[in-house]
Amino acid sequence: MAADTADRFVAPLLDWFDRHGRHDLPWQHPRTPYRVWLSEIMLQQTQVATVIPYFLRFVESFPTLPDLAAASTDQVMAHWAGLGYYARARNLHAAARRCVEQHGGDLPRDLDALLALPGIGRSTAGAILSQAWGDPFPILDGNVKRVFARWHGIHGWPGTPAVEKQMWGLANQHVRHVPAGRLADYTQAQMDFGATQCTRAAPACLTCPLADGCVALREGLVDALPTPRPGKTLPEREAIALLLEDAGGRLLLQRRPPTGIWASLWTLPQDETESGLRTWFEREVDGDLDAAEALPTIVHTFSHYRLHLQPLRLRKVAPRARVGDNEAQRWVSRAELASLGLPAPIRKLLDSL
DNA sequence: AATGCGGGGCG
DNA sequence: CGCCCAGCATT
Repeated sequence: MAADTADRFVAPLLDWFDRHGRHDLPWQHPRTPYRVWLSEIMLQQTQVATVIPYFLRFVESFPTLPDLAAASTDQVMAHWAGLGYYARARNLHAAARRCVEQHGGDLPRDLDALLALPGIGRSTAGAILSQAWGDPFPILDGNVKRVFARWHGIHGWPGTPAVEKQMWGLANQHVRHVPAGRLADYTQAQMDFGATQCTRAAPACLTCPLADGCVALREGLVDALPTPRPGKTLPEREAIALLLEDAGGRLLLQRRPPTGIWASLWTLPQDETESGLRTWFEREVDGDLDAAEALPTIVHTFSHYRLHLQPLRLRKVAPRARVGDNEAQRWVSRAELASLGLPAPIRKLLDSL
């Protein structure tokens, strides 16, 4: 990366931090390795405002790392109760005891030694090294990933190994351009910037100090980046719908139950299997189902599954007497369709006829 | 109701 | 490696 590219990121970010960053967080005064570590573990999956009172109670009861190591599991868990992700507290306690046994009662100032402690990964280790000692190690948390995706115009979900690897490379490039003595501020600046300026839903691009050089802003992709997590592969379901028309061109619609999919909407007679649909058809309708015309399959995605709906069209059906209008079923003219609540894909299908 | 979130642990 | 998980806040 060219030096000017990095400067256009690091320098304005540090300048922004001096004016708008958070300088009065409890773990910044004093900014000891133990307090930085504790805050970073608490800040995993948890926002600053939630963490602060827990942090204060924690350091009140366990002012130093050996104090924490000497505490009982029950004491530690009691101080964590309400924060969630209780494995964090278990790892914290175990790591504290190991630091007493192996590192003289304090956190090691060494990347690999930190990574060997339970609950500390690469990003948390970088946060500790940079904030506690001013060592030039980057972080890569959710905030940084979001800012990188936008500023560098990186496509692809940041959770994929390829994107994450690319972002660690960028993080390492940027951190080399941070002036000595400003590593702690740089780390805090990135977290503050992502949390208050380059937010997920409503980034303040109009006042952004990094607008110059932001690829997403230039290309109109701020809302599209970072690429969202790919939807878990949805279960696929199939169903057959019957599009029945009488001699007058009216359509047979059924009302859905008040709960579940398409609750209380009007839809075509539908079943998961052809045999099930045939059973209903032969009981209710006078006609030849095998004469039905297969229309193009409709693919509709719900929140929890994808439906492949095969419409079968059968015209000039003569309904048996019992297939008349009632609360759950009625023959509907084209003119009436507009006034009924229909699922979007069904309405689209009917409008296309 | 869905989404995001660092790291651990699994197969 | 890819995948799932944990608990809460936010949207």
